[in-house]
Amino acid sequence: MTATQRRERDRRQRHELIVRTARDLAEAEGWEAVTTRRLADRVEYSQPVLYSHFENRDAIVRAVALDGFADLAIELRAARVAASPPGAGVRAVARAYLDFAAAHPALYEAMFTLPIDIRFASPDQTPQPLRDCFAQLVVVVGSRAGEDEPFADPEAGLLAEVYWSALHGLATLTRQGRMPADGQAARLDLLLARLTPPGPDSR
Amino acid sequence: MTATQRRERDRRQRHELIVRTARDLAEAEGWEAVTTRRLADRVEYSQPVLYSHFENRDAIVRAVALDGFADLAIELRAARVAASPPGAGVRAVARAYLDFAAAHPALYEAMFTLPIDIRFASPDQTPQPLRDCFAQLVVVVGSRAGEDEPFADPEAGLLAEVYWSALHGLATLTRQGRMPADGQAARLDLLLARLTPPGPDSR
DNA sequence: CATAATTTCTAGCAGTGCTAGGATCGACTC
DNA sequence: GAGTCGATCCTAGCACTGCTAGAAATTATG
Repeated sequence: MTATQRRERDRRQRHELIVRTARDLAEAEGWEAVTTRRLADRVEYSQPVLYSHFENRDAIVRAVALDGFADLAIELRAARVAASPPGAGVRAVARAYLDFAAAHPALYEAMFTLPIDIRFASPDQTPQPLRDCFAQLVVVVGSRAGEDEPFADPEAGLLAEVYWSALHGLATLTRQGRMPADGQAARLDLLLARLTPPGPDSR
Repeated sequence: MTATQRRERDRRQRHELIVRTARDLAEAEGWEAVTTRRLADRVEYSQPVLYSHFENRDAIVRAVALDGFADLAIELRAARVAASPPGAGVRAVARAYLDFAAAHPALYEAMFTLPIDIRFASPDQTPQPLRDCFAQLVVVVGSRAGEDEPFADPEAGLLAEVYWSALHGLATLTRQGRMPADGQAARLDLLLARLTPPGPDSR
């Protein structure tokens, strides 16, 4: 029985290797360079082994995207809990989001612009890492003093969606040169100041 | 001389036909269905004639996108001047933007997500229709009572960029199912209320 | 060691963007 | 009008893509 166990472990390792290699290749040369042949070359197997792990090329992109959501969730949570005054959580999370998008453009592209087949905002079909990402936003815009009560503000879900849209817009438009990259900090400041003003009513 | 004139006119008409057909085909079956063969079939010419009009496939997408910017500029301007209280211009333009994105998803994709090679935000290299689009936003967020003074508010440019990002995020995330489509009106209301509050200081 | 089962690769299909070369058509000259 | 020339167009093909059937090689089993 240890033989089949070893084979399953090898298969899992090779699975990871493919995803990792696809991600690296995409980050280095763009997603259009991630062809099945080139990817097979890099992992030192022939093309058909890719199809023994993934249904098609899109499934590989999807796997990379899912990894990305897990990474993003970790970074957003870290930024939130590390925010020195808890009220600064929104800014910290927003900055972490933009930094993530800028640091891993191809990964971000897989997560948010390429046609992967993932249910978003579905209570039972949306993968956990994806829900975790959104939850960080909801928590941080919902309860600005207290924490860990996801829906302290009934408008929190809506506001989180608006925040997400704005951040996504900033990230994508600057990435592909549709907006100058240098004003980004000022734009974020303006967005934060108006969407969640730190006014006298600190709730 | 009338012979060459006629030929040039025919060439222009065929140019328009190609762009129009590419746009229709993309809107009907998505951009990945716009192959040079299928496009050539639809315009009832062979593939190489496409390349006598455009350098490559990307140039066709770019031409469609440029048409789209012209269309969008017209609709944004129309929405702005038709806004009954001039202060409602922001809402009118924002709604027109989202309506445009929802009504022509493939066109919007060409304009804002596909890799076309267009200089944005460059004073001398950015095509006019593109600048017109952005100008509508700047005017409407800058001077909320008076009009036609593009930079009444020095922050207008920045605020317009933030608006644009948020609208673009809303449009793209809802389009490819990354965000439920039904809350869109509520999200727009929230965005407008916070980004340009109609507060007592109506400037 | 021989057989069976599994894994892997070679070779190929249909389709892609793009292009070189020859065929076809129009216009101008004698 | 016949013949030449030049612009226009199409056929055929290249290298590449995602994907797969069937042969080859490798591994486990009796």
